[in-house]
Amino acid sequence: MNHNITDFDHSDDSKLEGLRMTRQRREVYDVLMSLRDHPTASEVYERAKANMPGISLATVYNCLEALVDHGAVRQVHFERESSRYCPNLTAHGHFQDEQSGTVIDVPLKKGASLGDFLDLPAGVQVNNIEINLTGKISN
Amino acid sequence: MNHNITDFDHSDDSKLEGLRMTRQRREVYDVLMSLRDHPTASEVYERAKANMPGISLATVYNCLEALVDHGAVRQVHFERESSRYCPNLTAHGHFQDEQSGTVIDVPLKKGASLGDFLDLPAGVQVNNIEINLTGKISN
DNA sequence: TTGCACATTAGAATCATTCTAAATTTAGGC
DNA sequence: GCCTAAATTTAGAATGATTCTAATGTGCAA
Repeated sequence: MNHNITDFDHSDDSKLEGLRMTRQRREVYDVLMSLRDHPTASEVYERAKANMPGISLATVYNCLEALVDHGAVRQVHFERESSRYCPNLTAHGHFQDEQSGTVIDVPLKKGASLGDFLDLPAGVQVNNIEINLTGKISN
Repeated sequence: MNHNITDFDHSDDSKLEGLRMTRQRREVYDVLMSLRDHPTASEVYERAKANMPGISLATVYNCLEALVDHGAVRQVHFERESSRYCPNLTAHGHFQDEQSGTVIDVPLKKGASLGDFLDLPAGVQVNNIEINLTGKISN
């Protein structure tokens, strides 16, 4: 097979089209795609350093911002904790376990739409939605 | 009538029962109840100083935390902006206008419940929900 | 291949919030 | 009403995530 350490499944790079690509942006995006566990910028930085020791925290922030602005990645915010990053672009919310801080995706039910449960005032154009739940996992 | 400057409509203080009351907590709560416009801690501080010039910003933070912990007031978070405070305890979300930053309440439709639109994993106990929309107001 | 607009970088700066420790106040029991 | 313990207030320092700055490096269209 002859794989080496730089091999990576870049199968769904369509989200990156039109974004000027740099080694750092590639690495940051790959970090997010490989675990999909809502890391903070610092956590992305720690992981990215494994493959790219010279990358800086400022660059990780810049790359994450570029990916978010490009629509390839979404930010998740609980309270005023560090921003977390999520490469799942389908409609979904998030749940954070109060004990561990772990964040998981919560899919929207098929066919559900905002207007079904929210009384939106006339004339508002919604560009972004965050649905964030916190609580405990019982068992 | 013999009213004076300290008079205020304390009609719905039931939310404060069981919370140790101080002049500062009273003032902070009254500030939130009188405009109900989702001010930040600094904005609450500015308004509170009108009636209570000596109050400190640290105290405003402490009072807001006490009110939140007591369940008399809720926090609202957009991105990593300053926390905002909302005395509306009914089930509702928030909409922020991208231009002005203004935040308004968005009521949940009567009878709507979480399980209607979210595929919650088994065994999660939800203690808090934030539904935050951002966008533009067209007209 | 080249030019240059855009990216990366280290370190400083920012800013909301929390912490610290001393002075003050609340609420309950007498 | 007065006393006391425990909780609260306060100014200022500390924290920590993020953004800014300005110098250096690089992707990519022509």
